[in-house]
Amino acid sequence: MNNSGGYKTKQREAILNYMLEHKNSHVTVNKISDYFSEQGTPVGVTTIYRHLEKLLEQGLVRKYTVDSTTCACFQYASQEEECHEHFHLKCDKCGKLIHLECSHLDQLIKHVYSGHGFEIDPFRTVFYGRCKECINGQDKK
Amino acid sequence: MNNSGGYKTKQREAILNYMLEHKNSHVTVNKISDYFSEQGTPVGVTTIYRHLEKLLEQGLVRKYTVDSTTCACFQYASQEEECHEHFHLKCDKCGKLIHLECSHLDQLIKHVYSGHGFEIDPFRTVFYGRCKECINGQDKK
DNA sequence: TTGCGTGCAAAGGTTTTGCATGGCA
DNA sequence: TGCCATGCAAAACCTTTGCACGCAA
Repeated sequence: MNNSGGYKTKQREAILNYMLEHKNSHVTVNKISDYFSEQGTPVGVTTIYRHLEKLLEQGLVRKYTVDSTTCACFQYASQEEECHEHFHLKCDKCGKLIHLECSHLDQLIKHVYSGHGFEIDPFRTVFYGRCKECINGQDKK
Repeated sequence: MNNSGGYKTKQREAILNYMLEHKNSHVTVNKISDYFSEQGTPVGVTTIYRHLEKLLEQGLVRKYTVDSTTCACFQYASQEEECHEHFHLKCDKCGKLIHLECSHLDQLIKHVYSGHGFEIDPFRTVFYGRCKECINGQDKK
C-alpha cells in the first residue's frame, strides 16, 4: 500500500531514500539539493520542499529550526528510535549540534506534563548554549 | 553614562522603551514597526534591526527563533528576572507561547552541565509540544 | 563641523506559488 | 487518457547592506 496517495516517482523515492540514509543526522533542503546535483541526478528544490511537506504531514520526518536566518532542518523520524527521548543541544559558538539521550530528560518530560500540563515533543526541541570545548577554549573571540 | 557608546536619538529611546514596556512578552521586528506606524511615529525596519542587534550585544535583549519561516522574536532581558531560569513552551497546535519558571529546570541545567559538559542558555531554548487545552480538546483537526 | 544615526532602495537568502510540461497509472 | 508530479520562473518574505541625507554632540 502506498501511504502517500500519490504516484511513485524517481524523485519521491530518491528523497525518501536520502532521508532514510541520513536518519542519524539533520539535513536541509540545500544539502539534499546539492547531493542530488553532485550525483548527476538533480532534483528541483520545489520538489524537495513539496515532498518534505508531505512527509511531515505523514509524520515520517520532523522539522525543526536551529536559527531564524539559516534554513530549516529535517530529520527522518523512525519508529524504532521514538522510544529514547532524544534532544538536541546546539552550541552558539561553534555551531555544533549534539544529540543527547539521557534518562534525566524523561523525568523532565514527565514533570512538565504532570506539573504544568504540557506535553513536550523532545525531537523538535533544541537546547541552546555552549559546548564543553567552547567553554574551555574560552579565548575571547 | 551612555552604555551604548552612541548618540541619544528619538528612535533609540522609543525602541528601548517599547522593549521595556513589553518585557513580559516576546516581540518581533514587524510588531515594533507596526506599533510605531500606528502611533504616527514610524521607524524604519533597518533602524529597528540595527538597534536590536546592539541591544543583543549589550545583553539587554535576547533573541530566539520560534519557527524558521516566521520572523525572529526578541525579548527584553531584565537583570532582576535573570535569576529564575526561564524557559518557553510553544504549542504546535494553537501556537501559544508559554513562559515556564520551574525549579526542576535548574536541576536539568545542572545535570546537563555536570553530566554532559554542556551549558544550556535557558532563555533561548524553546520546548515544542502540545499544551493542556490542545491535548484535551483533541478533536482531530 | 564631525561623525554617527536614519531610512530608502536594493541585494541576499529561504520558502512558496503559478504554470506549462512530463510521466505514472 | 486523466491526473498528479516536476521544475522553471517569479513572487513573497525576512534580513542585511550601500548610500545619501539628517541630526546629535
